[in-house]
Amino acid sequence: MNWPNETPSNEVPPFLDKLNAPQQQAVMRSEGPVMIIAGAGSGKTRVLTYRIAYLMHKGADPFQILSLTFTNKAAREMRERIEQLVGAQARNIWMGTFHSVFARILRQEADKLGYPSNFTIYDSDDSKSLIKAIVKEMNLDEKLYKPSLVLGRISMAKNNLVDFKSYLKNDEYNEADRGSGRPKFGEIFKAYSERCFKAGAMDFDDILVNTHRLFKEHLDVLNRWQHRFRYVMVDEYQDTNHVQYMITKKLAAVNQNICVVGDDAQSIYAFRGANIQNILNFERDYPDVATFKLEQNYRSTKNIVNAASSVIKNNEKQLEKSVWTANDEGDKIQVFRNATEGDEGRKIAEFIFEQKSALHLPNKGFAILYRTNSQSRAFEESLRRQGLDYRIYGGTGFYQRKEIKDMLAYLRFVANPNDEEALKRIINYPARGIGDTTVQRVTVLAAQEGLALWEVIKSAKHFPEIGASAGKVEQFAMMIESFRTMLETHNAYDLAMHVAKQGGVLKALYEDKSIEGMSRYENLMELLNGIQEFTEDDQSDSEKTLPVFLEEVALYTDDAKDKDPDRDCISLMTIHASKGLEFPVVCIVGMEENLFPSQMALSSRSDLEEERRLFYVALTRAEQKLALSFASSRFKFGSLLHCEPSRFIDEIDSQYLDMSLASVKPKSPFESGRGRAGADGDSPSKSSTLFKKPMRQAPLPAADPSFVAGDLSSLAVGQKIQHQRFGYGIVESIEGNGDQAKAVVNFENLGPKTLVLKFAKMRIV
DNA sequence: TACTAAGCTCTTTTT
DNA sequence: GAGCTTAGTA
Repeated sequence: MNWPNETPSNEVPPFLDKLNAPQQQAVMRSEGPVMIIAGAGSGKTRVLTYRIAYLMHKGADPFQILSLTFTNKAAREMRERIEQLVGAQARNIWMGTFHSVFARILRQEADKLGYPSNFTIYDSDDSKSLIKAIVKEMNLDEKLYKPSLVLGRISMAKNNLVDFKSYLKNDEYNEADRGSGRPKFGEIFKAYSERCFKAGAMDFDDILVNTHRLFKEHLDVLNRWQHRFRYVMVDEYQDTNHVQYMITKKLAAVNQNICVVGDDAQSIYAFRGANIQNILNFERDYPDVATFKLEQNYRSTKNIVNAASSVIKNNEKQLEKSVWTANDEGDKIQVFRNATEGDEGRKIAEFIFEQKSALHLPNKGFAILYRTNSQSRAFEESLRRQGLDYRIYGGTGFYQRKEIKDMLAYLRFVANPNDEEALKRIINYPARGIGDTTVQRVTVLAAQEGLALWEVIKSAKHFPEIGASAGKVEQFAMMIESFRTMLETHNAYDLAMHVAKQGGVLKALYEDKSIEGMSRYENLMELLNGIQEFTEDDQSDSEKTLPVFLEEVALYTDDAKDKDPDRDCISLMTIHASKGLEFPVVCIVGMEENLFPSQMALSSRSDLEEERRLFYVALTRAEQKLALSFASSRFKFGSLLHCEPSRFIDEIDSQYLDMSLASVKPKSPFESGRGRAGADGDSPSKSSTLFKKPMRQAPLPAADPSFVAGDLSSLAVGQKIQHQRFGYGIVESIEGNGDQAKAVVNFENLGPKTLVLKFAKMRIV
């Protein structure tokens, strides 16, 4: 088919000058289905932003453009770039994550699905807490039905558009659940779905599932949105899961103006249901598709691009595409070996410090990427000591803090009195004499009588089952009721302030004069400031309601409030969070087998391939310089683990690596050089299989022999010991045996303490 | 019912 | 090293 709007290449508008030929073609194919396969660093975001600018240049109304991304960071980045290109009009483009865009739509259409328009969004903590409660109520084994496990299974089902009814009827699922000894999954799924619905709450997956249901069951609604969005664009299409795929397909069904951009080599979200097939099948779904391949990398040196390719070629499944660059050769990738994570932190801080002056780069030019959020600590410490400013993205953010969640729970409950999870948080915080037993009775009662939670609470005195605390419950209800009357008359900030004061949260935190207490108080004030800013934002009034704020908060889990976005600092984040970003210098740390690739990925080939793609993503973030580092040993759960270097280091073609600092023999993790870390014979050979045999087969030294290991036979009353955490002390008594014995130790600083002795926690001095 | 101390159990990534 | 649970005390 010929699309009428196709512009001949000689009519390239001047603002597209900066793009290369394939980029221009992709941008200018404005009508009809378009697939852009874009290698790492090939200007993918650039093409998307220019494409939007081009659409507007050709007369499209920004309101008609929908642009979907996966992370908030990517959405923000995109919005900024477009604003630079087209100015303030960019604000009118529908742009955001799948979740935020569809939550916004659902907010308007919720009644059609039987939800209140002020529905709550449950984050995974809420979901897990609810599941935990259900498992308990059903008298199931809490060890067997771990909340995260159950939620994972439910999530997987939902992402494949399987609701609890079809789940219960599906022999395959039931078979599998029986096989794994967890036959009750389906029933938990059912209870969970029903409780969420009753609470007027959607979890993350429900936002997508319900959008799909809305479009499927209400064709008039679908039709409206189909015409509303004349142009649909999806970034990181390789990361879409089935429900996201179905929704975009429906939305684009009328105009067929769908443009997807992706790179199969960067698919790193299979764990949440992403399906690479979506990108592989795009051509089948849209036979008229115009496909463009962007293969020239503008970001990185030859060395980096080649090294990354040498890694990814180990994966079996790939689209045909070869990324290349015209950039300089560049430096080899530096590999560092360190004794412990502490040493690793110091090494990386030093490295950054040196490179800053060598390359004349600001802090902003550096990123430290790791596999798991918990790895950030060692680097925070060393950077602080080195006097380098840094910022951590993701992890336990501002909105995850207890005091913030408590306050938000108040607001949530005011907005939606059926929000069971919010109620659980606040009914006895600050303590008002309503204990667990009472709460339990209320929930059970509501379920038995088929009443809304709120109804039971409001007239608690009428239910003798509730017992002695019924009066207090009613009092609590009256307080909430008084807050509720303010919903219509007051803006979000005034309401929040009032709730904070009257609810007693402000007072409780103010009175806590411990250091943590004071910081909690500050955090609460910061939240209130945030609400004030939100209220004063120049949006229309209807956008400033409490439910809208709560939604923003629930879906914006990114980095908390950024007081100073222009601060010059080093970026610390997980590799997942780094997707779409680029930095002159990148340090990939914790390059250890079992950590990266993650231990859990080792058993299946496809999981391992995803880890490898993750490594590929990390490598291709770097523009000029790349460092890989690993620790030979690492502390975990208080004990010392010995680590092997990641297999991924071996997979990089050796010509791209500089191993000179990988062979440095690490010192013993415990000062004084008494240990034997870096066992003899592990000095690296010169070949590309540098680490293979020597280090993997003779990994690390057993623990220092002077440490108490397993049984306590070597420990005696009167001995002086050094405990990892508590320092020096004298053993006063020992009882028990094996690896779980109790001892009373009189510590120099703390006095006598009873300890359960475990491997490697202490040693005889 | 509220608070504290001690003990136990964890391993991943995001919305 | 954190978050949760349990046991014990006020």
